[in-house]
Amino acid sequence: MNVPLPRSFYLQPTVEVARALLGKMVIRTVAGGRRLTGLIVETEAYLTGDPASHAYRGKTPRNAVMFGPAGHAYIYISYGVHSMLNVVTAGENMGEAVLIRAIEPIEGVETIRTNRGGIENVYRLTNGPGKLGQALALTVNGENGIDLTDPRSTLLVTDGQGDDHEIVTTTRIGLTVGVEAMWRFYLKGNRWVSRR
DNA sequence: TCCGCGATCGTCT
DNA sequence: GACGATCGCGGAC
Repeated sequence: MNVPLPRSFYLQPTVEVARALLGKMVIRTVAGGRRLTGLIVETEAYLTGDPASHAYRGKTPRNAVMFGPAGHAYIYISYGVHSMLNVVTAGENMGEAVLIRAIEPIEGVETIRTNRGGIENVYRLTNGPGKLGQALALTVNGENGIDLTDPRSTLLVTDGQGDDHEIVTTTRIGLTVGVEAMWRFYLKGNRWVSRR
């Protein structure tokens, strides 16, 4: 039930990983052993040579995890407040990753709601990268660099609901620099997608 | 529903 | 010293 996706999954081309992650399951274990889970419904790919990528100007203390082995979580702080969840792809020193932008909450919804400050509208709990980081209680100090393929990790990615869904492909969101490539993917019609 | 703006702080210039 | 891979609020329509 809890078998993580193998490291080979993350060694596919990064754009393929971004597409293939849709419909997969994120499993987060928090205090008291409570499970918070959700389906990945929106992703973005960040590739080598992309000016919008944190890895563009080379390896630094912040982005070091991006240059490590595939299948680990790269978490960073955005705008001084939000913790953003990425999965590292490609070979070591490539500096490629996929940003998880939104999930559909499945298990632990009440804990997720508490983490999000008690927001009532279930569709606004995890429909954005900063929101899902807060919902799953992810922090740079705690979860950056964690191995998503290790069953003992408090953050895992496993198989989800299968591949019987339609995928929409668009340009990425929120960038002020960089090429406008079609590197954003989301599940058509899903209510937790951040923007349509 | 949409648009504009301020919050907030680690990171790199 | 400036800048975000964002969010939530307030006001307009």
